[in-house]
Amino acid sequence: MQERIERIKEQLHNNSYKLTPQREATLRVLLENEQDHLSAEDVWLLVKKNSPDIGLATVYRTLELMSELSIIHKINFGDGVSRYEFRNEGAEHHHHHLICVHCGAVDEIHEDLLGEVEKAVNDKFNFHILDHRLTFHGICQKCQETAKREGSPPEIKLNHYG
Amino acid sequence: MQERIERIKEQLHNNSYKLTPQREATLRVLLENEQDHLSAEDVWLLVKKNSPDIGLATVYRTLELMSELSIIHKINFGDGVSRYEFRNEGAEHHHHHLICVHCGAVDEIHEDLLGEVEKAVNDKFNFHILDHRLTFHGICQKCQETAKREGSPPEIKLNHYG
DNA sequence: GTAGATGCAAAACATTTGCATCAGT
DNA sequence: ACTGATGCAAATGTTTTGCATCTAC
Repeated sequence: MQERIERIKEQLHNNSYKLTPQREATLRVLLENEQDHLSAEDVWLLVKKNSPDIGLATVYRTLELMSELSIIHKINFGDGVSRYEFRNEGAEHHHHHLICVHCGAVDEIHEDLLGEVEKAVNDKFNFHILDHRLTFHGICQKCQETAKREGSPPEIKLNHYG
Repeated sequence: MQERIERIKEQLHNNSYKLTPQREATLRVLLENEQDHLSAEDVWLLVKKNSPDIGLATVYRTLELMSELSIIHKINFGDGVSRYEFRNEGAEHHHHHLICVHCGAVDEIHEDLLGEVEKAVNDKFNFHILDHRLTFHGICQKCQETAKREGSPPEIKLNHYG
């Protein structure tokens, strides 16, 4: 974790940005919640626990900056907010989301499902792919089981997006 | 085109909604611009040409309704706005987007690229897929050619999303 | 000291809602 | 007359911005 911060610090310096305490605190929250898909406000509330004086605007500016430097990923699940997730170094863009339309849970697939598909698109459409976003909407295993057991659709708790 | 409107009219009536002049005008704009990915305001501006008195709220309400009835699709390219596109009847969800990061143009692929992938996800993760969204970000053929010819990155006109 | 970074409040922007009015059956 | 639909303006919620202040080199 510390090494990752160090590496980001270098990356920032290379672009003549500074790793301020606020930026570091924001990055730490992101790193500590790597599994989640936090909104800017989520991040802000978490950062405030250790840095009570940080402003929401700073969090937004930090997230925007990290996003531009491809340190984090800005994603959008179609509810009104942007969400942010750490981007594994080295790992290409092989990382997709499974969103349950019943309970709202978000799972991830860390596999490259699209190698062949990308090749096909590159060749067939002469489109030079840099990145992709793939999201599946459906019913997660848990909700399928609940439905089977209770014979009724399970509890809906949207905006969970854990 | 007229038949499509008729069919939607039935679909609305089946759900005890009415096909009002405003709703019909909105649908016509959507049908006339089936290739585009219009935002709510885009639609509003176009509808106003023939129905100058229509309110933006009505357009929003219509788009929301049509979306719920799966007549149109609400999509999100990550800029701040929702975009809407007609949903081909019969066609499943085999329809993906190629977004050029240089010129902002949006192309579509009307092919089912994910049949195998979906099967794999269904089996491996026990996730019952209902729908998916696949977007490729990259450089379109035109921009590749311009770059090659001029040796410099081509004109950037984001928010085009044609 | 200079340039970038911050916090706050205000602004901007997309979208939704309340409500009085209107239209179609 | 009733019910749903509309237009407008106001409200909402997220994100951005202006600006004075602060911080680090």
